[in-house]
Amino acid sequence: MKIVKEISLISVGNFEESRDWSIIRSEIRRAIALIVHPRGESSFIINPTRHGNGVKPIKEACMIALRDQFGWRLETRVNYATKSPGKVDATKVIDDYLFALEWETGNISSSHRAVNKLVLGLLRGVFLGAALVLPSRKLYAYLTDRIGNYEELEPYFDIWKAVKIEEGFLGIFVIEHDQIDQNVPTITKGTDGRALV
Amino acid sequence: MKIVKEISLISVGNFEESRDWSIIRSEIRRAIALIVHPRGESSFIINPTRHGNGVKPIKEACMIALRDQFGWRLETRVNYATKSPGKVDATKVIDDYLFALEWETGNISSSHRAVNKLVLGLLRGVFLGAALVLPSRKLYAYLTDRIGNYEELEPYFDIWKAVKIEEGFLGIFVIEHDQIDQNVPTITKGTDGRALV
DNA sequence: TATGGATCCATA
DNA sequence: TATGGATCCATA
Repeated sequence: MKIVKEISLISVGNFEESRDWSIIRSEIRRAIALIVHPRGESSFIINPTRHGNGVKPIKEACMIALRDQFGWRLETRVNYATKSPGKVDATKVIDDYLFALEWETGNISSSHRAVNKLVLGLLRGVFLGAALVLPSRKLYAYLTDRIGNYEELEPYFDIWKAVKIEEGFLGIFVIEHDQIDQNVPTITKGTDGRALV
Repeated sequence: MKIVKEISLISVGNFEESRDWSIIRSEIRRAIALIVHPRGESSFIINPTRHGNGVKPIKEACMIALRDQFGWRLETRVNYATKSPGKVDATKVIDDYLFALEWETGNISSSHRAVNKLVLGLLRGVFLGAALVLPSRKLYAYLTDRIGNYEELEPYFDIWKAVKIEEGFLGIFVIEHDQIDQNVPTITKGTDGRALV
């Protein structure tokens, strides 16, 4: 899988220039690069059937790479001090601070919750940094209908930029298939993510 | 239908004390009060089957009341100057300003988008005020699974309170059934909302 | 029971 | 094609 865009939605303080971010960023990029399809290929080739591919296996492949190769923790329940919204997809501890990652394969509305959650963590100071990974509109066209995608979330960016954060970083990675081929199988629903690593 | 809670999530400026808000608030409250079930009843009686009632007809009933009895406009496409996220459920013009209402019957994640949209409108200055209507957790238990509900959205309130708004108001109305009765029919999916007015 | 998600539908 | 929605699933 390739990254077609990477932006800093929120960057208050020095995290973006830190060595920590340099390492974490590299781990995220490498984990995304490790996602291939079909199994055994060296890149991610998608069957271009409109809304014809399931999304679950794609996420699982990346999560497993973060966990097994880079020591991230998955499905971390985060304590926001007061009433806490649930879990984030993956976290890594760096110098006693928490970095959180959300991989968005839910409905586009779910992407709003994901960003809200990450920003809440920054606001509360429980995360020093956070990242959101989601498909480009081009990839979206071949995945389950209404999946979160960058272009549809972008009109809302000003809200999150306008939140009074004292310190924190929020990066967004936009992913896309490497190639299209009508002869590769579509990604089925419920397939084990390990098959894509 | 009854209102069990009403809060001001954002209130910057004088709108909350204005005569405009007094009128709009009264219209919203009256439109909600007009929702009954079953047809012909004077209150909203729900069949207490867990996640056994569809939500579509409930919203339609309130929207129709706002439009036909109070002159609101439905499904308004809002122009946010730049890239615009789509429509809001209902709007009313007051002294050349727009008031926006979102009735939340989608998934809870959709409630995040709804609030984000309203707050974006306040941030851009296209709304002077806005309101969100959504079920209480008690009512939620009898509606389609994972529908937006107040208690599940509340942990995120601090984000929206932390958005730098220059002026604007955002109120939340929490609605609930008036009575429970195992003998009334469950609300089916796709039923015409007019049947509930 | 609670929470995040995955899927497909309706309509402009 | 684009956007908001409605529904039911999976798992801790």
